[in-house]
Amino acid sequence: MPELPEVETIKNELEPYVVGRNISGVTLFWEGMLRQPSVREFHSRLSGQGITGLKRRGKYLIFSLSSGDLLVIHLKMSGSLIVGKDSSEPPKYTRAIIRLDGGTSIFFSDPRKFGKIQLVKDKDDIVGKLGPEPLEADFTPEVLAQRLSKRKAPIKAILLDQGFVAGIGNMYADEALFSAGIHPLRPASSLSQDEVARLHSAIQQVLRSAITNKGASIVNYLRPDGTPGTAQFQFRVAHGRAKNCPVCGTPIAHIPIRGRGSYFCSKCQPEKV
DNA sequence: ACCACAACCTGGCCGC
DNA sequence: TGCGGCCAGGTTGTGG
Repeated sequence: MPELPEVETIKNELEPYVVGRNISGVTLFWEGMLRQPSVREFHSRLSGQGITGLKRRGKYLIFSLSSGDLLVIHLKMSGSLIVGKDSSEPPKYTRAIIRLDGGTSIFFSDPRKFGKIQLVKDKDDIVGKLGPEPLEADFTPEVLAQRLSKRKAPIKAILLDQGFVAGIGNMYADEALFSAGIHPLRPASSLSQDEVARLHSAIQQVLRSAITNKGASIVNYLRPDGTPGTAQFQFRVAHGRAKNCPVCGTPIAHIPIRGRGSYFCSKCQPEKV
């Protein structure tokens, strides 16, 4: 599932293929993926536009166009953007094709059809409500502590809240909490100063390591060249990777939090402090 | 302001 | 072997 490290990898690896190119046309095989504007307007505003930049914010990919429009893509759980030749066979579950001049196409493959594509004038319409970027300088332990102090929900639920901090999803929330030795059900405001410091460090370490490994290919995620990332081999608890805790051997617990499967070690991540 | 949960989807897995 | 049922999960929308 594409989270921050996966989307960052896609941004980095897609950039050389798209920036400086012109969009010759877009085909939508599943119109439900288009959030705004209308299909008709989408085609007319995209056709012939130059791509002047590619950025990531949270889990969103933002293509800047020469018209000033922004093409925003969210891959949700199962989306991939694969680079190929116009003439090549589209990957399975291709829902859209962005054709570029020079014979290159970007194939948007998405078995679950959750992915979304939209065209806007102002990026803040979409990413304006996102929390801080966890790898940027303004995300300090002090900022994290201050924001956590106002929240009573389980820390796992807070980490998944994109308005609290952008880009963390189910896998990296579990990994960061395990790394920091914090139980996922702990009320956010109950974390000690030391625990907040450990959590801050764990979030950054887990995300940076995953970016170094080009993202985690658990289900569906592939890099733009079609190859998998290797970050999943670094996981210790996420996605039920281990039956037993890699540190103490205790069976890994699996409970739903906010409807999301959560893996943790009840001994290394004690609920009562 | 904060919190909780259903809805959106379909491939893959489990049990019979 | 085949089939039905259920799970996964990011974001939006709704309601408390």
